[in-house]
Amino acid sequence: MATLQKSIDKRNALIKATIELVNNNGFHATPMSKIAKMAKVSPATIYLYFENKQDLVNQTYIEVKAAYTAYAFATYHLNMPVEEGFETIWKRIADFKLKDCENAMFLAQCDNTPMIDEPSRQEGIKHLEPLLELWARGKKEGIIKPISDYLLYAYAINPLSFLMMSAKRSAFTLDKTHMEEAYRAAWNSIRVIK
Amino acid sequence: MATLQKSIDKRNALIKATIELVNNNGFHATPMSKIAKMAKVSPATIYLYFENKQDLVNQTYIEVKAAYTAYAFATYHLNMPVEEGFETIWKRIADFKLKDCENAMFLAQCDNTPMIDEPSRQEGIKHLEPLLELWARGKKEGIIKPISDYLLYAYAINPLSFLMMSAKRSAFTLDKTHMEEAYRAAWNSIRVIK
Amino acid sequence: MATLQKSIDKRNALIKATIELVNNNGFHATPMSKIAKMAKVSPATIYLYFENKQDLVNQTYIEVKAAYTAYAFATYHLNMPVEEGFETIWKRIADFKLKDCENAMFLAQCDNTPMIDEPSRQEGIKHLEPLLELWARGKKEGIIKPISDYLLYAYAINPLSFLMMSAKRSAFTLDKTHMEEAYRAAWNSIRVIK
Amino acid sequence: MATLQKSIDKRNALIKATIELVNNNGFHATPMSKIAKMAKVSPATIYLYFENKQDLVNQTYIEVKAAYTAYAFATYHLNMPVEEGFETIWKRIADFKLKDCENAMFLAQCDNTPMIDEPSRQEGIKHLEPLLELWARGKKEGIIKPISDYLLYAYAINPLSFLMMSAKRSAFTLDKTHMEEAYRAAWNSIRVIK
DNA sequence: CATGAATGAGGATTCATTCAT
DNA sequence: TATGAATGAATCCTCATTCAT
Repeated sequence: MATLQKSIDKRNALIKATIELVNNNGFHATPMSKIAKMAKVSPATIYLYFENKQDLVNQTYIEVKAAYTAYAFATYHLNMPVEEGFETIWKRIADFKLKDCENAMFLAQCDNTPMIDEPSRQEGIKHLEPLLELWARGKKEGIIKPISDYLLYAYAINPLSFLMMSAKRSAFTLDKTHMEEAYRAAWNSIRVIK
Repeated sequence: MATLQKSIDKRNALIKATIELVNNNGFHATPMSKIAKMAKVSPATIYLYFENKQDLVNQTYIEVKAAYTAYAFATYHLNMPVEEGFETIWKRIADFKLKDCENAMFLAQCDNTPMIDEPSRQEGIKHLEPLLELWARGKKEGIIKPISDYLLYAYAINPLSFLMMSAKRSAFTLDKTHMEEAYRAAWNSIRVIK
Repeated sequence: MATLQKSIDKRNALIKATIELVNNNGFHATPMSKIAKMAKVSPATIYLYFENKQDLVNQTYIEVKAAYTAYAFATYHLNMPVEEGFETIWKRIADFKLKDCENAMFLAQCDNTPMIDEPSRQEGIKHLEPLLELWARGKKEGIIKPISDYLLYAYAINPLSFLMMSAKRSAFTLDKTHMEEAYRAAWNSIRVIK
Repeated sequence: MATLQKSIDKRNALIKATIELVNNNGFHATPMSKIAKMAKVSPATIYLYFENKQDLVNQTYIEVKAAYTAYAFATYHLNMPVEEGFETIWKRIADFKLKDCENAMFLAQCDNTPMIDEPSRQEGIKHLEPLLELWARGKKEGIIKPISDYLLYAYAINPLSFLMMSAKRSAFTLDKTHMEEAYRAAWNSIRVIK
């Protein structure tokens, strides 16, 4: 028991350190030794939990992505009307990006970099299924525009990443009002306007 | 002069090689030696044109960003009505991302990574001025929503980067129809809807 | 005792694993962890039976060498005539190299490498005494050439190692006929030819 | 000129260092850093001349083997009678093992270890052709026993390696007399005895 | 006795950068 | 200006060995 818990703790510490360091320096500029040090572990210990550096980021990515989608869909129900469903999911995602900024930034960096290998990337995408189904329903009901899911994602969801990065970097702050405005923009970009 | 031209050629070859290699491998996974080899130049020669690796990417970034904005605003005139002006700029940007994919991808990677230093990043942003002015005008005229430029950018422009990356990676293709749909989504997300 | 037997089994398993792995990869390319895994034992357990890696190979060497000489002299009697005695021993040695190939190869590698420490090497040589005595007798009787034992060994015994290694590596096969020819060559190289 | 010579010198220094260190410690116990230090070169410099550690030993092996066989056959002529030819070659080989002890020991260790990869090993064997041809001639003329070349080599040539190693290790000295005796043993083991 | 987890020291290799020419 | 050779400082990873249980 105690020893199993300690193992889990160590793994978590490693993943957390990876996120923080990669966020600040990028994948290749964060040596294993620093990750080890931040996780208060010997460099060699990393290799008890992960095959190599690539595996470490891959697994970190998958884990964070899973947490992200779990959070995103936690309050969503299949029987919600389309618009309510979308708003529910969108606001949870926005919430995640605001509150779990470290993790969100890590995902953003992973998604725009040849840092994660293809299989892990695919693995990460799988969890988005409920959103795609909601959109399919919305299209059938004539509420959502009948366009590619890539387009819907590009306009409805992805801008949040940009806003979060901007908030991190510049003076722009992502407050409640901005969020409401962002939501309107997102919804308007994908709904059918009569 | 022949020798001046040769110098410019070399510099350009280096910048081109940097873009291609960083696109495929990321900043830290592209050694100076490879850049030199691809540019058909000795590693030492790089240091005649650039202070160090960081300086090389910074300058590459600024140069590409300048080319990008020059292209974006080439057909835009200050006396265009707001909507026409936006459409003009938007379509040029879209065009750039489609046709000058290498450069566009490089910018996307730079913008989502701690790879470029802050001063160069600021330098790159400066060139967007005309777009911001257009938006200011649009807001005054009640055509564009009175919200932060960050939000406008996030919904009107940034999705194009996501679409381009998706097109590069997956089976999604960014054809004429998609572009038109994307434009509608972009415009709808920022215009005032009565 | 059941537990004593289990201890002996473990020790033997470790020695066997050492031989097999060192044969295939060499001393320094066989990690303790692999030895442990092959012996179905924890790495830490090795240190209950052996002081360290060097001690493990040393003891393995001595043990195999002892088994080798025991086999070599098993059918030899002190009252045999010199030639018969030599043939008896030689054929047993040849037999060992053919049938107990793994062990024989291990010895060959030890004998040509700075892998075993000097004391253990000396320990291994001790067991050859009966052969040296036979040669002494043969010299006295004018049957064996009056030359250094090193020379006798080099020509009478050592070639078998080379033949075995060749058989392992190349297409050469060490069959009955070859063995008979080898014996003639061995005997002719050390006997007094009138 | 001068710079080419310096390159050659460095390569030679590296090869020499490799031989000496591998002789004393074995392949896996000689770090590249030590080789570099002994050759008075930075570790990174090794990789300008050799692809990796394996390539370094392989090339060292091939080079030494070539020098060895060149020396062995330097005074041999195809029109020599078989026995004279054999004696000529044998004595040159013996001479090499005595005088160029470092190199000879290196070869011995390579030949009894999984240290050299198969292609390089084959490359090394090629140079022995003249000896095999001599033996073929000897067999045809009824002077050399009609047995496998492996057997001939095992008894005529290989014992010299054992003697050399013994001389290096123990109190045994390989003087002129011993050499003469060794030659007699070698010749007797392969010639047809009427 | 036995173990699996943990580790520090060290090894092969790479790379940004410099230097002699 | 241009270069190829050279390098010291890292970096990833392995491994003999130890320790808590």
